[in-house]
Amino acid sequence: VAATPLQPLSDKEQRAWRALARAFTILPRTLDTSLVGAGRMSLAEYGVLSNLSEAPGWRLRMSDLAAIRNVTPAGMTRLVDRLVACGLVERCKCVDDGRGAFAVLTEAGFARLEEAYPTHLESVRRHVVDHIEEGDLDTFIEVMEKISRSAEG
Amino acid sequence: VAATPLQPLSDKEQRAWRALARAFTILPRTLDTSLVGAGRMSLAEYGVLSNLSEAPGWRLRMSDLAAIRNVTPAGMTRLVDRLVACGLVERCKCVDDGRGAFAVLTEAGFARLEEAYPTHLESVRRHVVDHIEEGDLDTFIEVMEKISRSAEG
DNA sequence: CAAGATTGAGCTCTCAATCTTG
DNA sequence: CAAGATTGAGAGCTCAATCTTG
Repeated sequence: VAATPLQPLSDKEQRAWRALARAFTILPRTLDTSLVGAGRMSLAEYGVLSNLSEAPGWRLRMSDLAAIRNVTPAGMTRLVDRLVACGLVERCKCVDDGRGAFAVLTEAGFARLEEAYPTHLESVRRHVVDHIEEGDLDTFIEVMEKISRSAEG
Repeated sequence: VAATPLQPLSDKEQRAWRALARAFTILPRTLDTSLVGAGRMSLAEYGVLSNLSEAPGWRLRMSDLAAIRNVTPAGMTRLVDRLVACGLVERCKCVDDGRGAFAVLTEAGFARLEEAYPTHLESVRRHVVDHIEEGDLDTFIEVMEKISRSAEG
């Protein structure tokens, strides 16, 4: 079997790719804006607080946090710097491993998360989830997870 | 009829949203990296060259270009600055309207676009289009276009 | 030396202000 | 004054280099 030559995208494929690219550009900005209004924080900051709130002890290692949120270690250092400056997160040296550091959610951070949550949830529903039919959810999940895995491989 | 109280996301909805968010973070970086390798330009720069190559006279107004690519006018000015510095685009004053300016694709810009095209196409196929079943394309397009329209409304 | 975290330098975007033309 | 484009200032990320600990 010969190698397949590179096929240009069909009309539908083209349209699918462009729609995805457009959503990639616009949606994060829209969600970010609504979050800035609702909770005085960015989408990236909300994500960190959200992951911390779900972690045991409200704490995660910097490196784990960076991996979960798909930013570089340097980027996570700066992000947590800002959250610390706002009093929403505290840094805590790791006892087991002197090289490590934890980011720990504060009460103020949890309160801020709760404050932002309803508006953020409403945004995600209105701009994303509400546009996916119940019956298409499984397919949507499968496609998006495949895309993610493929892109990070 | 009473207002619907805000429902938390179901497990599937949660998973769909997280998969989308993850793809949004990772995919642009992956495509950008492959494009930097293939054509010595960013994904944003490729997009501009691509739109110019499809436009009559290989030219578009700065404001139209900014709208098409969903960046601010200021952002488009900087982006085109870079492309002009590389010789891939030229600026051209608008005759009809002295306030306006065109960005015009150069021969070198078109050549660079052709150079980058195969690798970019391969990336888009491999990381995006290949993960969508033929029969799911219409639904995918519909969902993504709805999300885009909703987010920009 | 390797790993975790941070710091320095630089890039690319944004918002707000400005310049020019209608 | 309104619209199109640019410029100044600043935010937030990246890569590469550094510091500290295992």
